Amino acid sequence: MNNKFIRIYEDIADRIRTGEIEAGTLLQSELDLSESYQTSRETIRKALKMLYEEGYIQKIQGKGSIVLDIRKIDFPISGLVSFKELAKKMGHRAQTYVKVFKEQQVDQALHKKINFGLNEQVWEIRRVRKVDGEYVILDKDYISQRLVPGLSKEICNDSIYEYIEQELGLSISFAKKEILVEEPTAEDRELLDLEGFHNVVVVRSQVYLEDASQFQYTESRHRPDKFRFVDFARRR
Amino acid sequence: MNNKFIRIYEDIADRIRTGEIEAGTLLQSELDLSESYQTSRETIRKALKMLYEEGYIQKIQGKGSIVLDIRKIDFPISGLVSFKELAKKMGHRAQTYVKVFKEQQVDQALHKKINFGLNEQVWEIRRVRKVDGEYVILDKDYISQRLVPGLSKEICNDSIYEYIEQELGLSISFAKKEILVEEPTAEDRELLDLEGFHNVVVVRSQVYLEDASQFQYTESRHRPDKFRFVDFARRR
DNA sequence: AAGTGGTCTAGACCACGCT
DNA sequence: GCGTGGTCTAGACCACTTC
Repeated sequence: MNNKFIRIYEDIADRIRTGEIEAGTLLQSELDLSESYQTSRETIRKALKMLYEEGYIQKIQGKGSIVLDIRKIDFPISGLVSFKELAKKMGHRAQTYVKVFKEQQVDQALHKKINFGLNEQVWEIRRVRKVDGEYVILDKDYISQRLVPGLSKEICNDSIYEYIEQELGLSISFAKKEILVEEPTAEDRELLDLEGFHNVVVVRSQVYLEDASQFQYTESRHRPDKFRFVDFARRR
Repeated sequence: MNNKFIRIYEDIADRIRTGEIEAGTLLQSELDLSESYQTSRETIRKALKMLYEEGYIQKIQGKGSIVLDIRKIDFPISGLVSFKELAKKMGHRAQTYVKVFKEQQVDQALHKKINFGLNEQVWEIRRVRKVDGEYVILDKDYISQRLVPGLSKEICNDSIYEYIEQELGLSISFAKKEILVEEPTAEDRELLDLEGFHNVVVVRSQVYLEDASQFQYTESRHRPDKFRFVDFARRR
C-alpha cells in the first residue's frame, strides 16, 4: 500500500477517536514518532499536518502536539458531503423524491445565474427531501451533460455523487458555497411543509471536479428549523 | 526576513489577484519555480500547498497547477475574522455599541451552555452592531478573565481581538462554529431593528488560543436579511 | 520518452518552551 | 542547555499526462 503518511495519520486519528490517546495530553515528539513508525521526520510532519488541519491536534513550537477534544467537533459538515452520506451520518430516516428531471439548454436567464456556457446542455433536477416525516429541503440542481453523461431519474433518487464518483470514475474536488436567508417562493410553499415559517435558508453551491471544471450548480432550500451548519475554522 | 515559502505564496497570490497570472492558465512547473525563486522544490511545494488550500490553484498530477478564478470566491469569511476587520473588508459603515459590560461568575446555568469551568470569572459583554444605519447584529460574549485580563468597555467598543493579539501578545488559533436559525427573543426585539422579521440567524462560536485553551464563547445574532456566509470547501 | 506533480529521505540549522 | 516543533535543502524514485 502507498502513502505512508496517510496510514500514519489514520492510525493516530483512530487512536485519538477511541480515546487510546487522551485529549489534553501531548503526542510523542516528531523524532520519537519517526522512530516508532520507522520513517523520516518529514513524513511524520505530513501526517501531523493532516491531524492539525482536521482538528485532532494543536501544535505548539518548543512544546509538542496537544491532543484536542475531538468529541466537541462532532459533525463538521462544512465540507462536501452528499445528502445521502449526511443523512446516514446523522441517523435520519430520510427519503428523496424527484419532482422534475429534464434536459435543458442554458439560456440567457440561466446563464446569468450559473456559470455554465450559453447553449450548453444541462440536466435540470428538482428534488424534495423528507426527513423524519416532513418535507424540509428542496434541491434545485443544474448539472453539465458534457461532464456528467447518462444521468437518470433513478440515479437522482439514489445519489448523484455516488454515480459520478463510482460509475463515471470522476473525482469531486471543491465547492464554493453561499448561505443566505430568504423569503419562501411559491414553489417552496408548494413542495415543502412550511406552515408557519416565514423564511428558508438557501445554500447556493458551485461544485467542481478535480480538473477544475464546474459540473454542478445547486440551490438547496431548507426549512429554517431543520437547518444546521457546523464549522471548524483555523485563523489564517 | 524569514519564511521563504510564505513570501513566495504571497507573491504568487498577488500576481493571481491582480490578473498578472490569468485564471485558467497553468503556473510554471515546480522545477521552474524553484529556479525562479532560487530555492528548493520542497519550499515551492509548501507555497503551492497554501495557494491550493486558499483556493487559488488546483493541482493536477502529470499536468500542472491550474490557476482558479479567485474573483468567484470574493469574501470567504468562513475563518476567524473580527467584526472590525470584516466591516472594513466589506466597506461597511459600521458602529459598535456596548450595551452590557460586567464581571460574572460562571454559575450552573452558564456552565451548561458554555465550556468554562464552574465559578470561573468571565467578562460578560453585549454589543449591538449598526451597519448602514440599522441595528442588525447582537453579540453576546463570555470571555475568560484568567486568559484575557484587563478588558474594558473602551476595548470592547474598538476590537477585542486586536487587544488580545496586540496588547496581550496572544494568538487566536481556531474556532468551532454552529449556524442555526431561531425565533427572536425579547432581547433581540429590544436591541435590533427587527420589524417584520420572524427569525434571526444565530452563530455560536467557541474560540481558542494557540495553546488550545478556550477563552471565548460568543452568540452572534443576525437579522436574516443581512446575514451572508461564504465558504470554500475541499472534499476530504 | 519527456515533463509534470506526489512521496520519501537524511540531514542541517533556527525559534521557542522549559527548567 | 536540552528537547521541542519550524524551515530549508538536494536528491531519489514513483505516478500520471501528453506527445
